[in-house]
Amino acid sequence: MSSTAKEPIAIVWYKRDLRIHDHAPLSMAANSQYRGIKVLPLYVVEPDYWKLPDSSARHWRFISHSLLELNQSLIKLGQGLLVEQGDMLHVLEKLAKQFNIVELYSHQESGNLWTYQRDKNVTIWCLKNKIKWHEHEAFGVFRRFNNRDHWSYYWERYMAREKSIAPTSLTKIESLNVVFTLPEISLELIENDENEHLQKGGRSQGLECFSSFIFERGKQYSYHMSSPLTAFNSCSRLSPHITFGTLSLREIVQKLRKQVKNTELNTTWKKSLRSFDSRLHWHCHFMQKLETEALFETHNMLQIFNGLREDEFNEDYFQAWKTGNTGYPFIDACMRCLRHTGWLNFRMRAMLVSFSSYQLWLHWKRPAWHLAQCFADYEPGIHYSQIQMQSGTTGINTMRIYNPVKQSQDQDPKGIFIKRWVPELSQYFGNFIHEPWTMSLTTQQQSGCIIGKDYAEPIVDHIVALREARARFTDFKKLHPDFYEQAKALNTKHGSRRKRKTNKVKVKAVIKTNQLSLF
DNA sequence: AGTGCAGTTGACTTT
DNA sequence: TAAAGTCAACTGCAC
Repeated sequence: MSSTAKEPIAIVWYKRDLRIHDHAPLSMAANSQYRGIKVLPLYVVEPDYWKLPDSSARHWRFISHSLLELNQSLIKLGQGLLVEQGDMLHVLEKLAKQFNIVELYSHQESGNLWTYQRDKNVTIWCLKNKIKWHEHEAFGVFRRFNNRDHWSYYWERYMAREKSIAPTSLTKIESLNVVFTLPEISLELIENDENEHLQKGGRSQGLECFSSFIFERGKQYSYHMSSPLTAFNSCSRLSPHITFGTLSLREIVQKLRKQVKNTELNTTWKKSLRSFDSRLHWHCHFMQKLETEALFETHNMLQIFNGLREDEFNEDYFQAWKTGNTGYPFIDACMRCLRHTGWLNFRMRAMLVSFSSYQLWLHWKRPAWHLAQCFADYEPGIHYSQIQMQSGTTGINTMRIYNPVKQSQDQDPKGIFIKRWVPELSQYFGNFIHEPWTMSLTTQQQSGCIIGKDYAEPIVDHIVALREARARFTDFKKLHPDFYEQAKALNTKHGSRRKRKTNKVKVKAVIKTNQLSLF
């Protein structure tokens, strides 16, 4: 370093908000330029983060695409993105040697326990070094928010606020030689993570995805979201863009509502777009739980359930479930599809978790890691809240247990989806697609797939396994009479305030045939 | 036309 | 964003 005073800078720390539009930290930091403080946009690849059991190559793949585009946008403004590799504190220390870091700007991150702890360390570091860290709200999720009452009001207020305007220019930091390169990191690979079905990152992809959804693909959203045959096209597919912030949730909500108001839309469209709107609330509703209680990542929401499944983890069941070899065609098709594409519709995600938690009686922690790695749109807040809900450890909702055969018959009656992902069964017909083990051995031979040899035999009898799981829950609650009290307390703190449908008494004018007519 | 009966439908409850 | 069970009303049909 030269002997002259260090150049003052404001760092914009990019996390899961890879855009310049509606990016409050960037906009605020840009204002510092009037005070002679230059803006340094920074992304840090933290090796320890990428070693976590919920990190995977497909997350990094999406981020990489997004970083490339983000860098292009920033270069146009005048100062490209600095990508550093190492622990955040080391990177800050290093930068502090070269620059006078005056301020640090970022979004609030409702991440996993690792990022939570990392942020605590950064807070301490900033205090020690007298650097002001400005953290901006990233979603309709609020810090130090302990009372769920009026949550919707704050959510609406956040979404209605004006979007942050991207700065028109950033002054180049001449002393910094940024050569944009993305580091090679060794990552957990689910399978071929370069296939064309995995969604690409980047804001341009996000915008295109959004437009095609609200103007073309989304018309049948309400009717198509349940079946994996139709969901891939009719669902928004915005989830990874929301997770990694190539689009802001606020811009999505605002644009969506503008379109809902479009008077030329027919009722099908309106219904679908409104239904999508309500799901954006749920997105934040679930994230808020983990923001309020970070330990939901590792601990049962309802402490009373500690010990229910922990000691009985069946490794063979887990491997079969994880790889799509349970012998239940629809379950296996969903898992294999997810491994390949990084996405599944909500109902099928719930079914996979329901199956592992009830029929296979697996504690949710390791299945949660596996799914986190598979989901290209992994969002910790939604993930752990949903996993626990589908595992029955929240006590807030009653058990929602899916029947893998019924779902198969309902959502994929002809077995088109199954045959695509479980090609072993391509010659199976009729109901045998849903329950292949019921086919006679002769017909199995004729169909070129023998159950137990070419395709797995069901690892459990789902009817029997479910009966046992139910009984164990019942017994467990009997052993813990304070269950209802605890569930109620948890619900007060974290439950939705959405009013339950009131039971309206339907007054029917019933005229029985044997009654005398008054006329 | 009215009656008895089996099977279906839908609302509601339980797990 | 479940599924199975229960109960009563309803429907279609034979006589």
